[in-house]
Amino acid sequence: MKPVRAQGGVATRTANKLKRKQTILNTARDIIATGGYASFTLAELASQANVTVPTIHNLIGNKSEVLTQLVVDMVERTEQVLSSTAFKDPISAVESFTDNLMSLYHDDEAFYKAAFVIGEQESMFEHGHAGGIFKKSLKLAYQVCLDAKEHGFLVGNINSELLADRLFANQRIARYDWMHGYIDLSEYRRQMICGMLLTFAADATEEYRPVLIAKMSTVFLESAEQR
Amino acid sequence: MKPVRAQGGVATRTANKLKRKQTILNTARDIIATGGYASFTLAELASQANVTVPTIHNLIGNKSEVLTQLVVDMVERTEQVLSSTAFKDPISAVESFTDNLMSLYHDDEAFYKAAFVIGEQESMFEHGHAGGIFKKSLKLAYQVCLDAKEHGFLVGNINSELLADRLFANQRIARYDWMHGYIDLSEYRRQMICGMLLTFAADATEEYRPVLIAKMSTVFLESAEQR
DNA sequence: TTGTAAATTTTATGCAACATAAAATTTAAT
DNA sequence: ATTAAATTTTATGTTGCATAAAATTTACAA
Repeated sequence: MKPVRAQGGVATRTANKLKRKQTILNTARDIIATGGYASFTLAELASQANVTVPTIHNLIGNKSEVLTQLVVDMVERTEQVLSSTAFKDPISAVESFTDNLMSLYHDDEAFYKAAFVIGEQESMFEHGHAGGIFKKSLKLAYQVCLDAKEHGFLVGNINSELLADRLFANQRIARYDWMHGYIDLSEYRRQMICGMLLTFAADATEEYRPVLIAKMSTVFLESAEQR
Repeated sequence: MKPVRAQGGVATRTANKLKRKQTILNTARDIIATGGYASFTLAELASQANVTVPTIHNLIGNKSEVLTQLVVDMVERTEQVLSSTAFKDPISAVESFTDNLMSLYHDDEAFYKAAFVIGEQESMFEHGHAGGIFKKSLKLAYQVCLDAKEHGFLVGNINSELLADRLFANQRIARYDWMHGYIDLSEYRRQMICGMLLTFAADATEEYRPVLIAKMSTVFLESAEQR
């Protein structure tokens, strides 16, 4: 009977494997950012990453799994932006939230756009999914509503859950138009701000509503100018 | 020199061609409604329509053109709903508009859902497109805003174009969630109504806002019950 | 009726993209 | 240097879209 051989270089191999995997994913990201989602094929990825197609299957998985990895990366970065918001008043909450998002997407716009399209196509944004970005965003919106009521900006005639739903919806539709190429990043910003401020306006106090509307009009007219 | 032959049966052929074309498109519709968009391949379509793939190419065109035809049909039907709205007050305008849409989609829900996804994928909803359904819808929303102001439901502090934009956006995001399978038709209805009423509420008169909010709450609570 | 030119459908084939089994090669520890 | 395991590649299969060229059908006219 042969003596049991000590475990052969497993740790080292695993580390290397991870590095190669990351290289392939970075290449994938580049391809999408440069040539768009349509130009992304496994053959192209293999070629640019200096491997063959079966290697990609071995290290990461099928095409869908490669894409999923990219979207997961993107969602993680977006979630960090979500969590870094401190409340003062609705207007500055909306503005700082928006600007954080914009500066993130600005760095690599083509990739982020594509990643959202892919995520949608791969059904990664299911509303029901408890740990999903959807639920988290909605919860955050709800908290902002409570804060706004607490600080006396809202009267509270409208159910906070309903308000949070609408806040979130108005944010999403702007992103939707951006990711499908209907509007650019600056228009995305304006529509998102207007949509959210208008939502607050529906339940604002008599004194605060004009402030919201004034701000909204300013942002809206900025966009009219550009056209 | 041969005598010029009279035109051979062109009219008859053209008529038959159109009929066969329609048969294929109906079959396509059935396939999508039954098995979903993913199950739609040219081979499957050819098989179910009792022709071969090249016949489809000859009569209609490539896959993209087949899909485009389906979406055009769908958009035409949707546009008829859009145009059949008479204004009395914001609440009934929103309700009748919504219910018209719902009854249309209810008949063949799976198909309509898929058609919207396809239209999006085939970039058929470009915002810029002048004759497009997008511009038409926005114009309609704008008209409703003017009517509402004229009838004294709105005070007019918010720019009507901005309001129309938001009205339309709130309608679209609900449709978006429905067509991607996140919500069902009745939830679509509720979100659409709530979103549009809340938009009106932001610019409503002191007397009318509570009416809007009350209606909104009723609709919103209906949805909470069901969950 | 029957012949005929045009229209239409089908057969046969190519191409691109994803996927994987099995062979060849590389790797890291001994 | 050896070796067993891990990894990569070669070779091949499958599916779906597309089209050229051959075979068939069609509607009219004589």
